[in-house]
Amino acid sequence: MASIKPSVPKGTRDFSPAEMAKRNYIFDTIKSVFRKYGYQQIETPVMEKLSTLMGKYGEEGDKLIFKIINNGDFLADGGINESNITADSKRLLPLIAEKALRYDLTVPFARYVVMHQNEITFPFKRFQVQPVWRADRPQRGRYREFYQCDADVVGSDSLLNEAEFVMIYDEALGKLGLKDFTIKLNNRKILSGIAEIIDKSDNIIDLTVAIDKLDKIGLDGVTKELLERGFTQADIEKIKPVILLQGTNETKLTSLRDTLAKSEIGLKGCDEIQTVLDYVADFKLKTAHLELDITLARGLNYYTGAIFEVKTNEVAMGSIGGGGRYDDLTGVFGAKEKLTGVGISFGADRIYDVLDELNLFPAEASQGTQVLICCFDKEGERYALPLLQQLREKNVYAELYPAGAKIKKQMEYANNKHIPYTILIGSEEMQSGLLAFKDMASGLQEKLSAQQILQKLTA
RNA sequence: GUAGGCAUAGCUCAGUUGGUUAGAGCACCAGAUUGUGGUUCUGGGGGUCGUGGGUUCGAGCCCCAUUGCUUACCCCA
Repeated sequence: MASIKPSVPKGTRDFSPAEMAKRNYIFDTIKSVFRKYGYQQIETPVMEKLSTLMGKYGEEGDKLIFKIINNGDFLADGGINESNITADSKRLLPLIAEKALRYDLTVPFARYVVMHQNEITFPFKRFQVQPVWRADRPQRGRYREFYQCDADVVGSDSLLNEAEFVMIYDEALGKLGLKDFTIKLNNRKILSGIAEIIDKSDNIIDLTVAIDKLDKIGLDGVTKELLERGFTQADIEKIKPVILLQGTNETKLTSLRDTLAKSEIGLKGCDEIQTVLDYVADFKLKTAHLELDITLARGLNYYTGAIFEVKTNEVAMGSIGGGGRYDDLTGVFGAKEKLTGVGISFGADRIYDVLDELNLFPAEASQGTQVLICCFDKEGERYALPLLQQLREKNVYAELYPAGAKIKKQMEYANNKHIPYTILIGSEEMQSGLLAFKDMASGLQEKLSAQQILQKLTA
């Protein structure tokens, strides 16, 4: 067989030990906050039925789902013939692929909730830390395989949940060392209200996609895009004050209520935002800036209430988290009663890139073996075993380099692995019972008994 | 899907208007040092210059194609 150049698929990566230590630091930090707020972990399969995922993420999203081709002779088993193979790929797809890699954690969770609704106690608070896959073009901060850390609560329409998610973002990102980040808050009902006052409720997606781009293409760009999407100049004049809102969250809300006075749903959105802001004010944020941003739309078409997005202000990076409330997501899976849900997601890989760029990983994040026992021969190896076990019983991360290698080699190993201490066991040491204990950083070496070494390493 | 950039040692990269045998740093291996890493010194291995064509007396360098990576847009964590 011809040898092939080893490589991984585009947009995927290997994680070496040093990277895994840092990644786990992020996962552990986020998980611990989730648990603290009462969320319990679940996992779902990496693949879902294609039918579970299709149609939940909009037209663009459907294209970005990784499909898994059927096993076996999919051409014959799918009943593919001349006529349907030349038909459009949309019809062909379900015949040759019935599974797909999950695109996010929210839709599989909705599927999970409906399947397990009889065994779940509501409100159900779950978190999930697993990879998701998107067939996107990779670029800075964008991968085809990446981890999401999701927390959702299903079966509670209280806006306290929204407020707690703001607090979770604040606590987790603050713990990770971020100093300056903004949690953007919006409400889909406000967007609906805006569409309503210009009588374009059917075009809400076009409307939100366009105004979402405000900070990128400016008012002129948005105007141009809206005109292209069938809005009139009069429409744009009506909603312009809303798009160009400025000032504190309070002034924005006042002005919004004014503009949306004729829209019942719009005012409801304002009330909801107000309630969340009030809750958060009682909690008191530690680090985060909380900002009402009505240009925040997000592409997902299942949000119905609150919408979140988190951005760091310290480095240029897309959003590092997002979420929102979805009232009818479980509906398409045939939930008996409508189950409302709200949730957030942390983009772990982007957070990693941010922390790495800002040098925010603490040294403890990559701690491994504390002490390596080096020996010269089989005899030393046997002599070392009881000490090795005692060290481990005291929870000291310890390893023994198997006998047979030169001491030089063993020391190099300790050095490369950044092991701070080594213990040398030779004939002299075995005779006296005093072992050579070396501090690798300083190079200092002293003769200590096994007991003294144990004490030193557990101090 | 649209547009740009890049591709030379394991890694990061030099390589002059096209001109002998393609270099450096790091990493790796060995020795200086038969009981000691990191630091220092000496030596060594390692390359189809992404791939395929073309121009030329001659191509790492110029032209075309192709593949891969990457950045931005769309969209998104």
